[in-house]
Amino acid sequence: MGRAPCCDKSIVKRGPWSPEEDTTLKNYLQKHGTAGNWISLPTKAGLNRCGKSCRLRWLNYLKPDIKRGSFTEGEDNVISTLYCSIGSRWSVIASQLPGRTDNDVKNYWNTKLKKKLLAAGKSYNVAARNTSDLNVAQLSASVPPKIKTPDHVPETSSSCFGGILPHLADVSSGQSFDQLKQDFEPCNRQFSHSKPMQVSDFGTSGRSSSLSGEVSNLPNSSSLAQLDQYHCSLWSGHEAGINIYSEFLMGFGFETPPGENFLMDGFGY
DNA sequence: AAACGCAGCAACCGCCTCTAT
DNA sequence: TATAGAGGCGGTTGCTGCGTT
Repeated sequence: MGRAPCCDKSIVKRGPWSPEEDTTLKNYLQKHGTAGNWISLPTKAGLNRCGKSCRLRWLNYLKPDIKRGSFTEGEDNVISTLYCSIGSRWSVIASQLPGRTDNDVKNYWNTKLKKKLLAAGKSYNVAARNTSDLNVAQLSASVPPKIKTPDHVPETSSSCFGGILPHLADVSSGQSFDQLKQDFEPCNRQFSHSKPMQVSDFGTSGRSSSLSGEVSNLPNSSSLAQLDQYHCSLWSGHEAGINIYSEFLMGFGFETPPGENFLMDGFGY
């Protein structure tokens, strides 16, 4: 038996919120709060909206402390760093950025930051091509200066994109995978001391932090990219580097190379 | 000036976890 | 212990505005 819907979609209003609705919701919440029940809130507040819709509107738009405007370089770095460490846990990432919502961070990543980082990788590649000595130090140097990261984020993960993106550019230009492996290996070694990181490390009420439990709860998707992303979200460090790398390859239209386990094989798995 | 394409973002959808009973 | 309902989350969609042709 399926779950009953939280509201009757044929009755409640959907789509963009009017200024009047915003005012009604804001006034009600500032006066009464949610009283621990979003579902009944619209009725009490006199709104013909789904409770979930009210919650989303409040959290993403109406809350007084929400920060508007462009993301700063520092925020970019936090997002990149945390994405490397925990994957697309947008609520966790947003919790490290005061005034930013998970929806904002997610939209920003999908529309701008991902492209920005890829572009950074490509421009790095052009620069690297003009030198004879491509090494890990250079890869790390391609990352913008890092600002203070949360204490619970392993420092080792900070160079993730700096190591990955240049290689992505190399893949696109036909660099051999053997060379790729060789170049990437020392970069990975730095991850080897970090411990597996649990979602609970961030103190959220997020999804299960049990690896086996999480795996069993994965959506029925055959997408390897999603699986890789998923692994990355649970384990920082070595595997994260490999898996994000793999995800990026596919996410940006690269194909997995012949002998698809080459990364794992290549790094002693 | 009109048509088209693209980027940004608000909002929705469906799934999962948590909690009360 | 099992079940149902609510909250929370990430992925996706679709509207809007802007730039380009």
